[in-house]
Amino acid sequence: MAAEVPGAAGESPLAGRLRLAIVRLNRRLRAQRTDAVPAPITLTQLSALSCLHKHGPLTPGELAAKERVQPPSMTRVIAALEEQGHVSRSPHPTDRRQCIVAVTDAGRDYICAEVTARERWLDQRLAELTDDERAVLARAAEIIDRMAGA
Amino acid sequence: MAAEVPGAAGESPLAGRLRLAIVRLNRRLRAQRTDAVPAPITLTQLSALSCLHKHGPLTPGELAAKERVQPPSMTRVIAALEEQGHVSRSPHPTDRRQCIVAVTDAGRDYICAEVTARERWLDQRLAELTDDERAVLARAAEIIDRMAGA
DNA sequence: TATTGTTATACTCTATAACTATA
DNA sequence: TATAGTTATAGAGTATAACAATA
Repeated sequence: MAAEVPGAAGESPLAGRLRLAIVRLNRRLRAQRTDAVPAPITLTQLSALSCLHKHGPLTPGELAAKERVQPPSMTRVIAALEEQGHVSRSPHPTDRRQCIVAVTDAGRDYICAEVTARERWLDQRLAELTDDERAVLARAAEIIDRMAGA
Repeated sequence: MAAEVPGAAGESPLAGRLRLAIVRLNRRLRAQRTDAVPAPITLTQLSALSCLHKHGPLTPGELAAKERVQPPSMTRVIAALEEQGHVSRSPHPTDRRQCIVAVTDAGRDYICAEVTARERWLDQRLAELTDDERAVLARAAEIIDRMAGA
């Protein structure tokens, strides 16, 4: 019997191994729960908040596109972040259907503390690797992001 | 303003970039819906089924440990797979609390078709990469799996 | 008493469909 | 009529707590 799930129609074992690796690390990352600073936020919320912090103010639609989720999904994420004071909404200057979502000063402070706490587990795992292995992951992160964005 | 989320307490940018890459590819993988052969199964179910196929019959507890989820989560996955005829339960030879979960013949046939359909998107993305990039991902998959298992 | 597994419950994540307001 | 966003609803994924059966 094959040790790998067989490639019945020419499937590369790489796809299967990569899928399993992604699914498992994703579980681990989501399971990290910080008893952190003001109140914990979820990984999805942190991801959106980091995106706003990196790119500057965006409309909900732009943010959904950058995070590659559907607009209704982003609506809920923004609502949760707004309720906790991490982001604010202001009117769009020319289109009253849209709005501008921006990280608040409090949100900016929060990111520094929360990202650090949130990624402590991952940082520790990375610290246990060799320089060479970290270089592989850095390249892989870039490639994976490109694939996910395709 | 920093282009990256700042490492307020020495956080490596690698952690943030890797986290985003994992989260985004995971979303894409889960979004793949096969109108496939008998009936579609979810990515979590496929992962457990592949694990059983690879390792042979396991108890629910062993399977949960291998997939790194809690036992109640695996209970539901096994129930779904059993209902669809992909796995069967038999009594444990020496311990009546436990049972042995095994892939059925039908389940084995299913894996070949479903894995292929399910990973078509990923295979296409991989096919667009260079040999060198695929080699990076192969190494990264091994490293990530090791980290997730830590 | 400890272990294996299941049931009950709840919360996160995400999508599609339908709706509202504005362009 | 087309677009941006929201609300309603549903299903996947996962966890913790409480329970039952067996060791």
